[in-house]
This record gives sequence, C-alpha cells and structure tokens, in this order.
Amino acid sequence: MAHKRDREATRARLLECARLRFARDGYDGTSVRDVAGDVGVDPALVFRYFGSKSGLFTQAMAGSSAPVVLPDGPVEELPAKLLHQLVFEDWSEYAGEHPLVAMLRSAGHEDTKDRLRQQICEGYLDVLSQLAEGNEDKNLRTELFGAWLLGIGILRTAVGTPTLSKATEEDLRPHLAAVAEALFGRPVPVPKNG
Amino acid sequence: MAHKRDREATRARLLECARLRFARDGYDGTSVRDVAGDVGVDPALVFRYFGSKSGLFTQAMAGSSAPVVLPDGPVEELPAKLLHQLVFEDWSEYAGEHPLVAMLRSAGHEDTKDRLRQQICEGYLDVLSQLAEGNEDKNLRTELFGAWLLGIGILRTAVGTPTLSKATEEDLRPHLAAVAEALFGRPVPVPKNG
DNA sequence: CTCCTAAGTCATCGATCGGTGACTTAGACC
DNA sequence: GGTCTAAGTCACCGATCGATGACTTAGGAG
Repeated sequence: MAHKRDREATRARLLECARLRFARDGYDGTSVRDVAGDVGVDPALVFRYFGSKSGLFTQAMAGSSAPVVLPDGPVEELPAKLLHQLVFEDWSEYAGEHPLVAMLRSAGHEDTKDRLRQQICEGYLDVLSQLAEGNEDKNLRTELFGAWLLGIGILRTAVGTPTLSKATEEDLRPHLAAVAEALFGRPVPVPKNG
Repeated sequence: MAHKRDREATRARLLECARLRFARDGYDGTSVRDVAGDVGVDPALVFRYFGSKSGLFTQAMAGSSAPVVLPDGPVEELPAKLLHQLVFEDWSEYAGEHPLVAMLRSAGHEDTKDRLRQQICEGYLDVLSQLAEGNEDKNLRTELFGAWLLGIGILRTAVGTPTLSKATEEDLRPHLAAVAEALFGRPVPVPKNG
C-alpha cells in the first residue's frame, strides 16, 4: 500500500494538489473530484476535512501565498528582489505562474478578491513602501510600482506578450532601475547578479 | 409585446448581454441560460444563432474590444490618452472594468489567451511603440509601459488596492509623466486637463 | 484475538450545465 | 383569409458538479 492512514499527511497532500489545480485551472475549472483523484482518495473525504469546496480553496491558497521577501538587506535592493520573486522565481509548482497572478483567474468570488488584496497589500506593498519614504504621496507611489511588477508578471505568463515573455532578468534590470528612480525620486542601485 | 420578431435585433441584444455577463462573471460563471434570460428569450435560441457557448463568447468579445485610441494627436499625448481610456473611461457597460481586464477572468481557455494577446499587441502596444522610437530595445520598453497601464487597471478594479482605487486621473498624471520619461528617454508632456 | 475509534469509502441525491431535435407561432406576401 | 417561411419555444438528454449520510475497514490498545 502506498500510504498509511495518516490524517495530517492526507490533508497536506490534498492541500498541495488543490493548490496546483486551483492555480492552473482556476476555481471553477477545478472539481473536488479532480483534487481527490490526484491524491488517490475518495472525494467525500475532502468535505469531511474542509467542509466545502470553498473551504478547500481558502485553506489551500492561504497556506501558499506568503513567500514574501524579508526586508533583510538594504532597501535599495528591494525592487530587484521583488521583481525576481514575482516574475523570475521558479513557480513550476503553481503551473508556472506566481500564485497571485494565478489567483486572478479565480477572481469574481468576493473572498478571493479580498484575499488577493490582503496578500498584495501586506505581502508586497508594505515592504515596497519603505522605498517611497519621504515622498508626499508615499502610498500612491508604492502601489504604482506594485502595479508595474504585477503587470509585468501578467503580460509574461497570462497574456504571453512576445518580447516580455522572452526577456531575461538582465534585460529588465536597467529599466527597473529607471522606473524605480522615477517613482521614488532617488537612485535605486540594481545589483548586477541575482 | 416588448419586441417584434427581428433576428438581427435579437442577435445584437444577446451579444450585448453576453458581453456584460462574461465581463462581470467570467466564462465559467456565465451560463447560456443566464444570457438568454436577460434578453427574455429561450436558451435554445443561443445555440441556433451562435452554435455553442464558445461561439457566443468569441463573437461577444470580438465585437467589443476595439476601442483603441487613434494616433491622431501628437505622440507625446498618447500615454495620457491610453491611461484615460484603459483606466478612467466609463466602462459601466462592462461591469466597471476595461474589457481587457475583464477578459483576464476568463483566461485559461487558450483562445481567450490568444485573443487577449492579439488585442493588447495590435490595439495598444503598436500605438505605444511610437513613443519608444529611437531606443535600442524599443519593443521591450513598449511592453513594459503597457504592463504598467494594465497593472494599474488591475489593481484598481480587480484587486481594489486602497490608494489607487480612489486616485483620480489628476493624481496619476505627474507619475505617468515621470515613468514615461524614464522608459522612453524623452520628456513626455502630460496635458493638464483631460 | 478482540474491540473500538477514526480514517476512508460507497451509493446517491438534487441541481445545473451545454446541447439537440421536434414543435409552435408570428408576420409578410399574395 | 390562407399559406409559407423563419423566429422563437418546449421537452428532454447525458454529463458533471457539490454535497450528504450510512457504511466499511485499518490499526493501535487492552
């Protein structure tokens, strides 16, 4: 037998497969039977553990989405770090897209929208806002820069724009520096090697 | 009776209601019965006119999405015009979102992705690329600016970020100029009043 | 070995979906 | 008014979905 009867292990495997399915196919495109089938378990078990499909979605995406870079280094390196994390990290576990980009597919459900906003605000904008310190409209500048990073991720993975899809991190680096300086009003050195 | 028997008129009303539904609820969240119900017609009529739900979607989104600003004025005013059109135009007909932002909800279907890419490239990036003329990596700069505009639209409507949601066109104007100049390497005057 | 609890399964329900084909009816034309 | 065509309707199919409750079985404790 492949697996012993271990509630927590089965729960964890369900969450992992659910995460992948929801990211790749969206909320509506994923059925409870799909997820249970991936794990090799009866669909009814999902409802025993998570109450509903919605509960499965909430818990799957909640445990997934906090890979936020820690503001450990100098603040000037934050844009490059966030760009790398949001766009160039290996998100193969989530079907090649950053979870936040993937979650846009499942928007429309109001709780998904709320979760998205919360994760973007607390996970990214709060960190980025250090860069805007000292400017009069700090929050707006921060969100505008966040919008840029998110837009880059979307054009690359969800839309598949020709040039940006093939661009490397090196290609984006000089423009990242230029835009960051334009928005934050101070030079933002970009490290040469990630 | 509210309406006479007019094939073309009924067809047009179906397309209009389908556009709204698909934009607001996404492809999966919209049923043929919903659209037919809005028009006050039998669902079977949809299949008689459009063959399938997919055909309805294609024709509804195709007829909708070409409100591309004409490059009639000076090229320097293009960023402001596109920002206005993409973000601040009245898209109440599409549930308050630009159709392209709304179409992201229905991504996952490969033809939707293709249509998105085509419309963004031909409708927006081609126009914007005039601004990048003379730069070495013209296409990349153009797509990066397009990514920014798209990201702003998404953060405003789909995510609902606090500051950007309430920002006016006037608030964004100076930052638009700064980023455009940073990306395109030349001053981009922003008109004072839209 | 026995028993008992919890992990997991089975059968099934009710609703909804996209889609099809036979049918009905409105309305222009003679 | 009668008739013929096309616009629109009706009844229904097969599949799939989320969800429920009764059931079975694995496996440690005694």
